[in-house]
Order: sequence, then C-alpha cells, then structure tokens
Amino acid sequence: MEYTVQKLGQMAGISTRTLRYYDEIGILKPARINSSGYRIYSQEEVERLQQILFYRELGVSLDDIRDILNASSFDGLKALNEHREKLLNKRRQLDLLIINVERTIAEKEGGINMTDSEKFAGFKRKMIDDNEKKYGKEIREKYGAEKVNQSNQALEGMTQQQYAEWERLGVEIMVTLKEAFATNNPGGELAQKTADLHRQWLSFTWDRYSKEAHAGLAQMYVDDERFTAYYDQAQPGAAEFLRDAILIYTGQIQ
Amino acid sequence: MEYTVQKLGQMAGISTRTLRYYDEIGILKPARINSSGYRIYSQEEVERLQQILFYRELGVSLDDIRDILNASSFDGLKALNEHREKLLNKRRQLDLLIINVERTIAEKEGGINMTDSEKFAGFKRKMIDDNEKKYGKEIREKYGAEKVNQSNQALEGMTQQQYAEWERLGVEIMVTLKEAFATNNPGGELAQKTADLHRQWLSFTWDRYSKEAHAGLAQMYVDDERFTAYYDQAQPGAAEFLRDAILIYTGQIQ
DNA sequence: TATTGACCTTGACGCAGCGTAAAGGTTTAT
DNA sequence: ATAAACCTTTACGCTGCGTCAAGGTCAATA
Repeated sequence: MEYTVQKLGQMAGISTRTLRYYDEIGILKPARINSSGYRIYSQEEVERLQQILFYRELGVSLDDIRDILNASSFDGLKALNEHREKLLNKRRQLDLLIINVERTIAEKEGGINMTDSEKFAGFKRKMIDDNEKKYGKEIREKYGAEKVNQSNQALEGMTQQQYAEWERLGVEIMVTLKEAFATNNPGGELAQKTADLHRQWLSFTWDRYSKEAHAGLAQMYVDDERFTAYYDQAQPGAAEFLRDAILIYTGQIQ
Repeated sequence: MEYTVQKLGQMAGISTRTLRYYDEIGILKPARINSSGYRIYSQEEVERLQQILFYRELGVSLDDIRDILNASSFDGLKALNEHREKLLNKRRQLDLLIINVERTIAEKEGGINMTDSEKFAGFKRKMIDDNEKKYGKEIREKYGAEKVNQSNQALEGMTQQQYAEWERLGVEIMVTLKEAFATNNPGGELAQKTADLHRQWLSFTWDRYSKEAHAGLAQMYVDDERFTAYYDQAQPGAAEFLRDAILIYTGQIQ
C-alpha cells in the first residue's frame, strides 16, 4: 500500500504541512518521489510516522525523536514503559493545573469576596476560628498554646497571594498523596515528595521547622480521627501512609 | 519601594528580557521612566506581576492573561473557563494515549499470540466475512461492488499496526461521540471533532475521500437500522447526531 | 579625575513546529 | 471541458522569550 501526503496525513491525523516539514528536517522521508514530484510513502514510513507521533505526544522534541529512532538498538518494551511513566507524570501535572484553574474560577465566581481584602481577612479569621473549634483544645494540649497561636498569627499575616499558595499546596499534597498511596511504598519517590510538600505546607504557618515536630504531627494525623478522616479523603489508609512517609522523610525510621 | 528591571526580575525569578518583553506587549508597564530612560516599577506593578506569573503557571497565554487582568472579572471568568476546557481536552487526549501505551505494552508482553501474523490474518479475514454477511449486499447495491471490494482489500492489506490503529480510532469515535452527544450541538467543537475522527477512520479503507460520499454514508447510518444500532450504542439517537455532525462537517448543511 | 564594571537602553535575529496563504501543476470524475 | 480534489515549492507569521550587538548611565575605586 502506498500513500500520498494527504492520505497519510488523514490516517495519522496530521496536516500535509507537517509531513512536508518532517521531510524537510529529514525525520521522515518518503519512500520515493513519483514522476510528478509527489511524495510517495510506503509501509515502512507509516510505521516510522507512528513512532514519531507517539514520541511527539510525549513532548519529545523532533530532534530527540530522530535520535531515539535512529539509535536502532532500543528495547521496545523498556522504552514503552518509560513513556508510560512520563505520561502518568504529565497527567498528574495536568490534574494539578485543572484543579488550580477550577479553584481560581470558583474564587472569581464567588464574587468580589476573594478580591475584597476586608472580606478576605474575614475569611481567614473564620478559618482560624473553625480550626480553633475543631482542633484547638487538643492541639493546645499536645503542642502547647504558643505554637497554635503562632500558627494562627501566621495565617492572619498572610497576604491573599500567600494564602492562595498555601491552599494550593494543600491541594497538591492531596493529589500527590493519592498517587503515592497507589505505589504502596512510603519510602518511594512519590511518597517522599508528598512528605516534602507537606513540610513546605507546614512552613507557611510554623515559625520554625523541626523534624521531630513534623514526625509528631504525622503521628497525630493517625491518632486523631478527624485528621485521619481528612487525609483519608485521598484514599482510605492514606493518613497512615502519609505518616509512614513522613517518618521516613524525617529520618525517624529508615 | 521602587525597582529597576534587574531588581524586580530577581525578586520574581524572571529575566530582565522577560520584563522588557512584558512592557513591549503592554502586559506590564513600569510605573514610570526615569530621566535616563530606565524602567522604574513600584508596588502596584509587583502585584500585577505576581498575578501574571500565577496565571502563567497555569499555562494561560500572555494574551489571555492580559484579558483576565484588564477586563472585568466576568470576562476573566470566561477566559479561565475556556482555558479549563482546553486542559480537559488535553487530559482526554492524554488518557487515550495512556490507554494505547498500556495496550501496546500488554500486547508486547502478551507474547507471540498477538504478533502471530497468521492468527492476525485469520482474524481479519473473519472480520471481512462478517462484514460481508452483515452488510454486504445492500452496501454493494448502494455503493457499488467496486468500492466494497476496495475496502475489503484495504483491510486485507493492513498491517497489524494499522489495524490496531484503525480499531483504536473506532473506539475513540465512540467515546468522543458519546461526549459530543451530551453537548446536543452537532456543530460544536466536540461533534466536529467526532466527524473528523470518522473521516480519519474512513480514510483507512477508502481509496479516495470525498465530502459527498462521507455525507452519504452518514445518512446511511441513520437509514439502515443495523448501523443505527451500532452507533446508538454510544447513546440512543447518537447515529442521527453523528449524521448531523458529519453533514455540517462536510458542509452539506451549515 | 579617569577608569572600571555593573547596570540600563533599543534593535534585531533566532528557536520550534508548524499554520496559512500564494501561485502554480496533476489527476480523476463527470 | 470543467470542476474538485489533489500535489508542489516558497515564504512569512505565530509565542515567549534567549542572545548578541552597540551603545548610554551610575557608583565605586585608583
């Protein structure tokens, strides 16, 4: 079976311009040129094109694709698995972006609330009060009143931007936690990244970070069912998983 | 507090070139120009820059960012929603790709079965026979024996790769059709994408594409209940919807 | 005071990966 | 014969800057 530019383009879902460009940069040359100067592709080129498009989807540059395809001795399966990993990463990124955009939309739709600094301050205060009601007493008992006050003060002192960033981090933790949980390996890369995000998140309200306090908080996430419930939103068992990840992260266990 | 390009750039973690570019395209103009022609930024611009970088992180184009920041919050909302749509599209694409990669991996891992060309050939032949039994007579009457033979020959000539791709496209059409149907707008973006996928799918077996033949086939999908039943798998009424989308796509109706 | 060296300016070219004409030739169906 | 669908090359345009080039300005130092 032989194909002209358009046929091949239609099959592959790309423009003829793209095919001409690929010819031009030498990444996909037609099998032959017919007497009228038309580009004629055959089976071999179809398969090469499929490979090209496959890598292109992954965001690999055409230059790199050429290298990959020319370095003929590549183990197909291994390469495929690596690509799958990359794709999953990309999707994680995308999910984060979508969540952020949706949150921004929600904020805007919420009206002037979020951009009105007074109302914003009010919103923060409400959150602090809620926190106080929910966890205040026990946390004060466990961590001392000073630390809690510090946290609340930090919240109050945040600009809207900082607050948004803080909240965004919280969402990112949930998303990453969910993915990390699926790996079932609290010492793994994703889980450790989650723990690191969690540290970042804490740093917004903690005056000073210490591994011990971090580990202690993680344990509390498991001991206190309200915290457990919060993190188990990601997946049942996620709070425990997060604790383990943090214990490893802080070097409490190896 | 006032800042020159370099100071502001350092604060925000961007290059001075970027700041000059933002000035050039009018997305972030300095508060004033001093007597030597230096750009001087003040607090207001710092905040605007933070906003810009925030949206940029989300992957919004600078043009759209300008709209978001300049226009009333309503227009900004619209832009954000559009951006969200784009992201969702991207994710749909990604998901399809991941499925494909996983299928490819599974096939490769599944061993020789799927790559056994004889079995594959037998499978294709069976499909052609089935097609023949199901639709052969009437299609021959309507479209002429030649076209049908051509189609069958094309099928026979496909490599396993092509066939897999062809099948994949078929699945993608069903998925997209279902989504498009929900919009209830055959002229909409998703429906038109479905029609385009359908064109791609046809191109695998059609020697030559023409809008008229495409439109004719679409009409047949509605006229022939066996085809209708097939596409109505997606949703009852989907065949009709697909016909309308294709009629618009081919310019038969506007 | 003259000279560095770190700033600042505008202008212009380059990059990837094509889209989109423009201006023309070819093939096929009717 | 004509139209419609194809094909060709050439060439400019788009984003979001990076990267010279060719200068002017400012503060510190020799």
